[in-house]
Amino acid sequence: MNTPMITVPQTQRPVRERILEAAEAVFAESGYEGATVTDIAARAGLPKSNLHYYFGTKEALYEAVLFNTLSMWDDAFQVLRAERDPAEALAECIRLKMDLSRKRPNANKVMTGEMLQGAPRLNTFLNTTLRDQVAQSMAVLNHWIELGKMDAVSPMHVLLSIWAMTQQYADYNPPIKALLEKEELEERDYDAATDAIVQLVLRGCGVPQATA
Amino acid sequence: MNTPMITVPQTQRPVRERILEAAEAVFAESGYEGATVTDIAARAGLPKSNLHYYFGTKEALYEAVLFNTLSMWDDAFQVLRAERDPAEALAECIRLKMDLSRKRPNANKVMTGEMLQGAPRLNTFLNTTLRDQVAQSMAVLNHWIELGKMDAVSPMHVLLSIWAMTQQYADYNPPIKALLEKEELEERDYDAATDAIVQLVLRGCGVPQATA
DNA sequence: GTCTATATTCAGATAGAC
DNA sequence: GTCTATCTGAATATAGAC
Repeated sequence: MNTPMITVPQTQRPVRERILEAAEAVFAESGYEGATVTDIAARAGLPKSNLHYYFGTKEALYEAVLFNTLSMWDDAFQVLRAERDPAEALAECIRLKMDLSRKRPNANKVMTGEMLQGAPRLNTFLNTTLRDQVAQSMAVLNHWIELGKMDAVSPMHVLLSIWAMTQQYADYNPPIKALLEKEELEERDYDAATDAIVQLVLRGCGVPQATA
Repeated sequence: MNTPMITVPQTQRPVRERILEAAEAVFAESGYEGATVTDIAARAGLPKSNLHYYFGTKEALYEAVLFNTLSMWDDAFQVLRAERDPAEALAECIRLKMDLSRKRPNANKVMTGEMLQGAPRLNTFLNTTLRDQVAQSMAVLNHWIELGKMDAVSPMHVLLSIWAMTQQYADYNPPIKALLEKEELEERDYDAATDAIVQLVLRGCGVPQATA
């Protein structure tokens, strides 16, 4: 029952992290222009002048949120490796990407908001890093196709489809909740969606699945 | 070559339409909060006080854009009718929805922006009209399944997948352009995407396709 | 119905004490 | 590093002439 004096109470975590977390939530709820530094500061429990002290401008804080988010997406697609079984690798990729929509919906929403505005702050990233990352995943799919483990589908369209179907569960939560007649989605809703997407992709690509 | 005096020049189309068109573009580019009445007025070629005269508030103008957009989405899914051939009906539905992403990207972006914010202005619609519309489409898919024309997939997840994959071509245009290394997507890019999505859905649902 | 000019509010950013 | 108080610009909305 004694609280160790050494552990740092949650309200005293590093200030930068608290600010970034609050910014992710507020930018997601209100968009870049709609979010106010005052709101973010209130959510982080700080006066707004502190945000300017740590990040300079609202824009710089926003970009910090964006690039923090980008790194998470890549992890999901990195599981697509040539030596793996296509069914297992694709299923894991879909599950990881869906987990991000479930556990970090705000991060996903902020990124979608940036895309809607033409992604002016991501131009370089999209045309360099992202392009390389996707090219690698496409090469893996092409490898599977050459080995006859997969039908001759268009790798880029398959990857984009996985991206879109999983992203929807973060961005389009309101209509999905309405269709399921629920106040909030539960874990089993995400699991059911994941299963449906996995089945659609695997069968759509002619990838044999384990029947278990 | 003579211009009939009776036709109305484009710059003098009904004022309300000009305002709505300008609003759709500006709200799409900047989001609800980021858009300014001044910008919309400039794009429509009017002083901003006129927008207040016609629509009252910025919010009312925004809602007019939203509900104008909602009606377009339903049209695409109305082609799913029980008496039709599943392959043809699903392909047409996907093509119509993709046409909207191509021809009316701004309308789609405004709607996605509203979804990101939790769709506060669409709550009633989502829980009444939309739910009924989707229930009808789901019934059609269930009918096809009972007739053995389709595998026992989850109708709701299939419909959501079509929605997501086509929506992506409006909302996520920047990364798609980057991957295709193009300044703007061309009609054949949308056609190729439509074909890929149709193939994925039909094969994923076990719907026999014409081999032509 | 259409415009100019203005009232009012609130945002991002900063100054300067502690 | 952290806070209070304040500056400055820009947004929505309106008043009122034409």
